[in-house]
Amino acid sequence: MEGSQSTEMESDISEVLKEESQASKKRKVAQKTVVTVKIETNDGKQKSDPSDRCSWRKYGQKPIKGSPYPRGYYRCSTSKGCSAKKQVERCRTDASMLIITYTCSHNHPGPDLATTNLTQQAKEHQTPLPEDHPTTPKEEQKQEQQTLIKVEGEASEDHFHYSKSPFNTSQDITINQEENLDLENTYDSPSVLFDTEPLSYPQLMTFTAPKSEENDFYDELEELPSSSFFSSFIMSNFFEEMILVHPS
DNA sequence: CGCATTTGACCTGCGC
DNA sequence: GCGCAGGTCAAATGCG
Repeated sequence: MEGSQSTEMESDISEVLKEESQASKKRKVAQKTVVTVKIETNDGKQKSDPSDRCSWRKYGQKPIKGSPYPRGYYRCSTSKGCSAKKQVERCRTDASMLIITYTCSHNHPGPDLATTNLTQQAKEHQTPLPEDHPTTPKEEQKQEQQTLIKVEGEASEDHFHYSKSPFNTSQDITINQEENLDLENTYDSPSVLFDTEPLSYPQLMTFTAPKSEENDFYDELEELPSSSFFSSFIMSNFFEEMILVHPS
């Protein structure tokens, strides 16, 4: 099934890349949103943000030069034609930090995050979501994990300094958006967006949670799921910072 | 039975 | 032009 899918996907990507490549031909030109999340050691109850109903399917993993941890490649499986992708890797300097890079945007209408989020949240709090770790039960032991993305820096000024400033000096959480956010098809879910966030992480936040991932990168690296802003508010266990980094 | 994950190979792009 | 690294695809395997 992937055969035909690939074709479609390629087309999709091609288009996206094409547009993005206009600026440069580099393959990494596609609009990328980098989010750095801190991995907290949880009881192991929740691994990924349930709020994120977007499912991510892992399609590859590669060791990155210069980094002791491999990078995992995920593609949005919510919709067949969705070209949204994300790369998850651990920070080489801080193993407790996860660097998630989102590429492309979803082309499918996102579920009502606002509605679903709330609903799901309620459920999640009470029961472990099925999507939590749907796949690899073996990894349930992985305790470290979960991180929520906090959207509003002001919300927790206590611990974080969200700086709207572009460059992040902090290693906590960083959102790096490359290219001008020309998200062609980003989710239009303003409701989920944070009011403070003007533009930027629209897509990113919309889909930040991989649902199924627990495979640890090899033996020490575990993937991190993602997070949703909504949940983050609720779960204050984790902290996260998002800084908009200007591409320059 | 179907879907997701895992792993190796292949392809593309970039730097030297 | 060659080599290296990153990124993606495709087949196999495992689990639900």
